Amino acid sequence: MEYNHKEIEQRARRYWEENDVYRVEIDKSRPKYYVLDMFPYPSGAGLHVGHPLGYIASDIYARYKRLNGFNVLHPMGFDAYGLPAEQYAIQTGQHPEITTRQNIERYCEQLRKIGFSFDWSRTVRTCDPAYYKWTQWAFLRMFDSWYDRSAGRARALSDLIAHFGAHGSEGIDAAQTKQLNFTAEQWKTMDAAARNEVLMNYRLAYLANAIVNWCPKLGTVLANDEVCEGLSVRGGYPVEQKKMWQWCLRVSAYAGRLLDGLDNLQWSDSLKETQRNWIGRSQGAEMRFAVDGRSDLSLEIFTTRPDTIFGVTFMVLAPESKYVQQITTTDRRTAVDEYLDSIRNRTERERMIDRRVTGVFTGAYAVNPVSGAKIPVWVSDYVLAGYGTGAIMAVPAHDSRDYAFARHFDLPVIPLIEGADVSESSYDAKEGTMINSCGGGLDLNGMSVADALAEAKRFIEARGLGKVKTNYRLRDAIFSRQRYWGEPIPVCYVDGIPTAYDRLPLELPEIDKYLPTENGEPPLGRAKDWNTPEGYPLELNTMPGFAGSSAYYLRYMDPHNDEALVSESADEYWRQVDLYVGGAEHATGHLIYSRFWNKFLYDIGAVCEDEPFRKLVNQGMIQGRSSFVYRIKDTNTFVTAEKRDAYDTTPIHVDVNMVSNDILDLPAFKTWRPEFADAEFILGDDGRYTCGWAVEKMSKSMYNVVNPDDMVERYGADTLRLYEMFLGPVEQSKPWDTNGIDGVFRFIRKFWNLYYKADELLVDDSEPSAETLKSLHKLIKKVTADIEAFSFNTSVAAFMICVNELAAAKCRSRQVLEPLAVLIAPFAPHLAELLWHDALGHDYTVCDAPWPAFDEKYLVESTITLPVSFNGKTRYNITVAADASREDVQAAALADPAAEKWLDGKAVKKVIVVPGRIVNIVV
RNA sequence: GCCCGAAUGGUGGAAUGGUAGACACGAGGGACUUAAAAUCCCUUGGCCAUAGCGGCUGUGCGGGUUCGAGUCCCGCUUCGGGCACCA
Repeated sequence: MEYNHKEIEQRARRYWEENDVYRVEIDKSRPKYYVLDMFPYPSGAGLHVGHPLGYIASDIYARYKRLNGFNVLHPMGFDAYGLPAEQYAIQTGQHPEITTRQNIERYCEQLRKIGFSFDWSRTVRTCDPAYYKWTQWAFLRMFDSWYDRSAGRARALSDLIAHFGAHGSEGIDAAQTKQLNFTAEQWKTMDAAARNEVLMNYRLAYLANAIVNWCPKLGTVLANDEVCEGLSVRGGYPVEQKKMWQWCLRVSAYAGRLLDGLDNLQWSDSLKETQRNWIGRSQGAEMRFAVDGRSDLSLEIFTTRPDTIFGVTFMVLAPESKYVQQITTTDRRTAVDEYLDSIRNRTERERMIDRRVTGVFTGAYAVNPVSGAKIPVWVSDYVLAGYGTGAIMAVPAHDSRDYAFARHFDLPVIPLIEGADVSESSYDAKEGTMINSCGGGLDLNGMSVADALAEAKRFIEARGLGKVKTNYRLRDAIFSRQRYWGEPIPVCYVDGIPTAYDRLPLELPEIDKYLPTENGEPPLGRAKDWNTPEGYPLELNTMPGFAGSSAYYLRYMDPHNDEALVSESADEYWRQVDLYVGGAEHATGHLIYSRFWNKFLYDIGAVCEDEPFRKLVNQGMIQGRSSFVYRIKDTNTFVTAEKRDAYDTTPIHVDVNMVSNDILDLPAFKTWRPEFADAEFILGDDGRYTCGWAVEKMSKSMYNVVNPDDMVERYGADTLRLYEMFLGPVEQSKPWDTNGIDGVFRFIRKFWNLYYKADELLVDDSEPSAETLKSLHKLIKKVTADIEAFSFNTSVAAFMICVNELAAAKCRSRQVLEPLAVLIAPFAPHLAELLWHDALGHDYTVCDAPWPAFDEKYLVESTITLPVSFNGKTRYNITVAADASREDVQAAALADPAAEKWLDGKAVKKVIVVPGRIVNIVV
């Protein structure tokens, strides 16, 4: 029969589904391998051809591993909570559950057609109560935990409470919101409210009055990674800083481990680097500066450059710093208040765009703890309240920000490094020899910066002026959202005290509308009887989008377990994700939160691996390739791209589905829109209308969306899969261009036609020739190496070459087809499955076949051809015996008739023979 | 500003320091066909030569290392990505 992709693929699919081929269970007799894709958010638009790129790559890898004897876990699910479904619900009143379910069905249908080897019995959706029960459970465990920094792990809150009862806060080194000091006696006399306040300071999930990113347009707060340049990532609405009571996760407690853990992961360097930047470790010192004339007060600062202590010419406080009110002198009060007001009225976005130097003198002076110099204390918004201590020592000579401030307010600049020119700008480099750095018992003069840094730290600690400290930029994650479509936070308020509500799942209630209430309460404020059975009010905020996606990979291991997130046996078998495929845009969101979440679960003994994703591959984005027609201004005439320069034209997007190889389908265009019905055209010399094109984001408004269903309909899933891989390296972003798909389609048909003719099967039992075996084994070698290296585009090319060779040799040997079918099974599973059954007569799935063994002996040649170059430039080839010695090769190269011409009477200086590579003759 | 990454034909892209441009698209030419589709064959980086053999040049720019550099090193340019008053 002719290659009929619809029939072939349907038959293969039916076979897989009827035989449950992709179901996977724990099997201790086989090694496991866990291949995971980042699960999609099911949007209303459905999948476009960009989405399956990563899924196809991971599916190839999963199938390859399975063919190599691994027990492969390869699941798929849906990240179902999120803003678009809720926005849609607000507009239409339709329950987000319904639209979400519809979207998921559509996604499933689309995915089903592409032939993935997912075990659908393990699917999860984050909005199922049976699933989010475990999201809520993890939250409560965080609520009941604190981070013991001396032990380097999370511990149960009960340990901490016991310690407080016995020793107070003495001897506790915890990750905390602020340093607390109290005795056991004080603890014992505290009432429930006071104790709650103390414990909130330590809990890993805690309620705090924090400065948050508030987005009025979305009506919710956002995490740092959901904000970019002062605008919400979703929607692009302005975000303001606001102080609000919010649930937070103490992610910062894990900053050090999150950073160090990166070293052992097989992730791309760029992604690791992005996470390192985001976590932002800086090592330095915290120091106290006394306030002149105020024995009751000292200012604590953080600096990474304690070596520049002699260059401090002023100090700066963040506007929000509590010190500001305490030290401002009476005569400066009005000026300071005015400044604070002006700052308060600027939004975050205005501050970012307009980076003027602003600030005000407080009237107070601080004392340099080493040199004893008196220095003025200023307030400026270039110092951030949320980092370090919210106060800095300013060293204008060696910090560009301090320098700008000093120049603007005419404050002194003292250079500390020999030869540093600070007349125009600061000298920020950590190189050079120290000068002007002696006093108070410390002498850094003559030292290198690195030595001075070490010496200054030693001195500061020895004299008790401060202590060495590591700070991280990573902030705690705000965990409250003022939205409906998310997991309820399982907390109730008993006499105003937040208390765990542990009858899980706490199901999302029905409400009449999805907007916040009139009095500003989140939408859950509309739910009737949103109380515990005892009548205590439940939390009205819901969890953020990243909550449900932080541990979903664990749930796939044991998706129907109602007793635990994952059973110990399932966790011990599947352990962690071996290969994770997804977009790099999750670098500072999901991939940080998941790692944090997993490390916490590891600390409490719920999982046995510290890191969730061992190897990670970032697939590139598929961009759209938009097509344009050119309308001549004020007419209804369209001019072809190559002639448009002669006219004054307006480019108009046209649907790429009406364009083939940049040639516009004119009848389709005329019926596309009423206004184009009587369009006229100026065609090219070939009588066709050629469209222009540009690479843009794939989106409906650009009319450049290519739907995988259409591709499957026209070419079949196998062709789509091969073509997506053929397009280029998986990691690389590239525009989708349907133009090349015909080549892959041709290849598939050629492959098919080699073994089928009309209704006849052409497979025979002939002995394959040495040539075809060579061709086959070259392919085995290449494809195996390529899949291991996650490089699929060159594999597809290798298949094309091999099949061309087989077709030319008319080789239809079973001995060749059998390994060939297995080799191509990861790429074109439908085709492979049918060949396996029909042409080869097997009664089991190709998925259970063994990966073909590569044998070097088929590639061994008796003679080899070597290029001979003169001074590196190749001139001619020689053929020698494969086992010829260097001397023989050299002799053969010089004996060749062509040698004379290139030697041209010159003497041979040197001959380099690289066995199997090249002969280079230097003359 | 800081930190990554990239740059190769008309296009997508191949090349463990060893014959640059595999494979595919597109284009041009040809075969088959009443015709179309499908299929097959040839050419296809540039320049020169061409009856035929062939020659020169060429991987963003400038240097360097090497017998030999798209690949390694130094200095630029451009484009993408991340972080960004983080002291």
